Amino acid sequence: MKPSIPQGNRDFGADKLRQRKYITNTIEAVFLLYGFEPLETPAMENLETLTGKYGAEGDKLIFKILNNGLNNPAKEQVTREGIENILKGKSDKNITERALRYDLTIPFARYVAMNYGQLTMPYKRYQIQPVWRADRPQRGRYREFYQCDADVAGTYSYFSDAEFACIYSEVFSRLKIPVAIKINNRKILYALAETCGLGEAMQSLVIIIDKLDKIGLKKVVEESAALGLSEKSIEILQQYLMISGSNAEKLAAVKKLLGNNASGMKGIEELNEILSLIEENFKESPVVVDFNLARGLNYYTGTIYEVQAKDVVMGSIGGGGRYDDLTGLFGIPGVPGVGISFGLDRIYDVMEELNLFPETLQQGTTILFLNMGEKESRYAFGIMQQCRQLGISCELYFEKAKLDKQIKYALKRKIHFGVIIGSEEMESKEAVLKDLNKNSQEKIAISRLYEILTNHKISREV
RNA sequence: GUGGUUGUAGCUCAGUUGGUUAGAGCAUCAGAUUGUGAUUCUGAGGGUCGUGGGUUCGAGCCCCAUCAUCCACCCCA
Repeated sequence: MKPSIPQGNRDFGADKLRQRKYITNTIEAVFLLYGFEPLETPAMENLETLTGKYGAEGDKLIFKILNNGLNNPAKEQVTREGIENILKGKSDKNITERALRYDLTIPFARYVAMNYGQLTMPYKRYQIQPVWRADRPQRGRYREFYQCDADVAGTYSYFSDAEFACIYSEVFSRLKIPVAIKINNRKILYALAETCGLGEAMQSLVIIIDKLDKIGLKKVVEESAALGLSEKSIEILQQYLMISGSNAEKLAAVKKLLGNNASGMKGIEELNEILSLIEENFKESPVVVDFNLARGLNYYTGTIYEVQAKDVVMGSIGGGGRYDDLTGLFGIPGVPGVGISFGLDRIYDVMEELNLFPETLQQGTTILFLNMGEKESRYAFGIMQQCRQLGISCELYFEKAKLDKQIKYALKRKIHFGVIIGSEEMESKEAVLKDLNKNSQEKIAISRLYEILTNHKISREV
């Protein structure tokens, strides 16, 4: 049998993993800096926990898990009926009742609802785990990918909304990725929908507006007209879509357009408040007001965020927002939440394309002890164990081979030093320490070897 | 889910209107060189041409299906 892995899934070798860990370590460090604590949830959730949370399209993309024991003769009748339901496009508990998680927000909501009594509110957690979507893979889209989420449950404070913008800003500046952090407020979009006479049908308008960048103003107007908007409404929509300028200018313009609407006023007020918090603390704020930012997920109620990498063609590399009824669907009403997500895999792709990974990431083991023969390598093994006691990562070339080959092996493995202890050095209690990066070497006493390597280790840790 | 692209050695790729035994570079291994990363030279191994069918005297090449890849749509991180 020829080995293979399922479509849209990937293995990660050492080089890539070191780069990925660099990204997640950076994100995690910032999450911790802002006072979030870790959480992990299972790869699978009960199917009913997930369905209906991501819209009709989202439901189709949930990876479902087939129940075991479908061939049980005692259950043949219900199984057959279940299959019938599946064929009709319905879900059936007798066939599938579990699914792989689709994002980290809903499992978080589920966790908060299940542990509401025990959690200290506001509860701030971060979570870095893979999620799965049955999408067709393409550029920047995978079937298994990592999200790095931070959310807070149990506070209406705009400090938290503002903090998430700061987290985005901090992380991307540490990673040296140029980004635009877009911010908007759902209440403003709701006001627009209301003013256009749509009210409850807001979701369809939201999806159209979201596509502005891609399909252009003309198409957006066309599609909105198809929703049944009056001419006057379309006029308002066009004015709305064309709002531009600085953040302050945009806010002023939208106030003029939708300031009479109660929801609109509230949204503008929130946005103003959050923005002032951010701008007072960043000289050059990467946060940009974008009223055309919509986001498809329908649980958002206030602030929404999306992060776009500059100079690269790539979908959003992060997104999030406020949802004022986080746990309502799980029986605990009145718990607000805000949160953001980083798309690790897309961030990776962007950094790869812009060549932003530091080269120092690819440093392997510190030392390779070269094999100089049977007696010599036995001796070297002992020295090596001493080094390991000192916390220095090292390995011994197991086989007796030509030095040429051993050195090439070390270079490929990105090992920093080679140590040669042949019969001569054994006699004199010395070693040849070879810096493979610099292509230089010196003969030193074994005791000195420990000293040099310990210093080297400390300098790398700083 | 819809549409398109590509698939030949470990890697990157040639391969003529369908015609003998499918090639190159790099990499690997062995030797020139039994204590040192380069260069050079010599030699070797490695392919059921993604998989399964079909057309044909004959298929890497044409047809169908299937799997994977990349890309666009939908949607999204």
